[in-house]
Amino acid sequence: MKTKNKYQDIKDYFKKKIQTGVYGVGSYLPSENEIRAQYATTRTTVRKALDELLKEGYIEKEHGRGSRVLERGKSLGLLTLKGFSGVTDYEVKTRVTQKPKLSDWDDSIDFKLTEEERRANCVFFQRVRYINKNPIVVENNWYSSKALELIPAEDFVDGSFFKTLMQKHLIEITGAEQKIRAEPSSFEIAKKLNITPNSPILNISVRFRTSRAGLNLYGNLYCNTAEHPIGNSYFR
Amino acid sequence: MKTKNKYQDIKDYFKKKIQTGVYGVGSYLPSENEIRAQYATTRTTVRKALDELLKEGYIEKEHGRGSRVLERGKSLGLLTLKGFSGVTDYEVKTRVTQKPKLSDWDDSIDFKLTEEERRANCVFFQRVRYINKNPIVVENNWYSSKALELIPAEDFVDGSFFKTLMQKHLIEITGAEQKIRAEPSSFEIAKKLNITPNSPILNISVRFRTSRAGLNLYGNLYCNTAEHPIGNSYFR
DNA sequence: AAGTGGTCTAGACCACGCG
DNA sequence: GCGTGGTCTAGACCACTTT
Repeated sequence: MKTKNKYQDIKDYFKKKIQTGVYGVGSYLPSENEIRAQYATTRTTVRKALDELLKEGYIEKEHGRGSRVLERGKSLGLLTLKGFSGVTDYEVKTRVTQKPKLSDWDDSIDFKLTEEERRANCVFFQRVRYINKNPIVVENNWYSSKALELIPAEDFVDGSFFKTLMQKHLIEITGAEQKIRAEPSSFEIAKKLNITPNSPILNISVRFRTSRAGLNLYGNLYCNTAEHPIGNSYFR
Repeated sequence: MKTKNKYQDIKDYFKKKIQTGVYGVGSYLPSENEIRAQYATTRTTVRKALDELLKEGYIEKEHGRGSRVLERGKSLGLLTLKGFSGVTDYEVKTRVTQKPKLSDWDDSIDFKLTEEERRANCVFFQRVRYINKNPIVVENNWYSSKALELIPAEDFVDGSFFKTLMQKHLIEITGAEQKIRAEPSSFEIAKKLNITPNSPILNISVRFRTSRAGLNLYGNLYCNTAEHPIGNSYFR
């Protein structure tokens, strides 16, 4: 294969095994010494590989125990990724209100599409997130039908689109841009969120870039923050 | 000193030199070999130290050239830190509308204060940020008067409170939590932002944790996002 | 050609977790 | 006591940038 850098090979090998679930969340990778033996190298090189997995949030290291696989291979500090999974005190549910279907691009996407995307159709789907049985977020998603097949809602891993991409298609999120604004809620959104039209609502537009060439994921979230502000935190 | 880990010593040494401007933005650190000689150690250890400075955003490395000091010692993916500095297309100005003064804690802070903070007074100040001469953000800030002296507005480095903390007091931001919501604008804020009361406004509450024991910085931002959404991006 | 960072080897000793 | 990860040494060779 590539075999350019030994540490890259080791890193890629374990990253893939983690993404595909061969090493599940909470399980331990082989010890540094075992990996060293398998790859006929030194611990320095093995550690370089593991350091990168650590930095990227795939594993954590426990002195005296080993390297444990972490939840979610990714921890971009993004509202859209971290937002509601952190709210563990509440009962959070997701309902797919529009199953993935072929569609035209929507004007509400406020990023500039690429040439290829504009020439293609897109796949659209909509989900509503509930906290304690109250609808809190309406989330619209789009992606180019040329870059990725239509994935039926039934195939979502644990109901998560991102997990599906990672585990079944080995596609990673490599970056994202988002725009946030406060705006009056439209009729349509107000109805879905059980609020009065024109009351203030938080709108997040996001574009995820992925490891698959030509594939961007576009999202538009409408959040009722009256009861539940969007929270996130950052540490180093 | 501590001298527990050699790589920590090296890292701390250069971090401090960067923070205090001894190594200015754009300048180069000594080569790995020079550092190795000065500290009577090996390149492996020197590289470990530099790797951490790299990871924390203090330097970038250029193969064949050296390690260059980067802008902003920190790059938490925080709206409040990155938000408006990124908007380079526009003319951005900051006006201090309330110079730092001793005050009581305000109810609009929606984080739970520590015992020590509650027992002390606080320092309060307010700034308004303009884009193209239009007021866009009102920013309130508080911190415990017991944890840090009152810093007069005239002493702000480049008008920035954070730069002042870092360069003059060697205080680092070690983490932050924020809560974001959309809400109707109050009379008071609407007046300062030249908008009609009750129109939707973006509110960001933030608590910064710092390297100084007992010192947290609290912020409350009110943003008119009608023309300028808050944007940020994340890459790996 | 000389200097810089990037990768790698082959060891060593220490600190932590667990049985 | 044993296996784990954490730190460190003393080299080597390669790739890149500059002079």
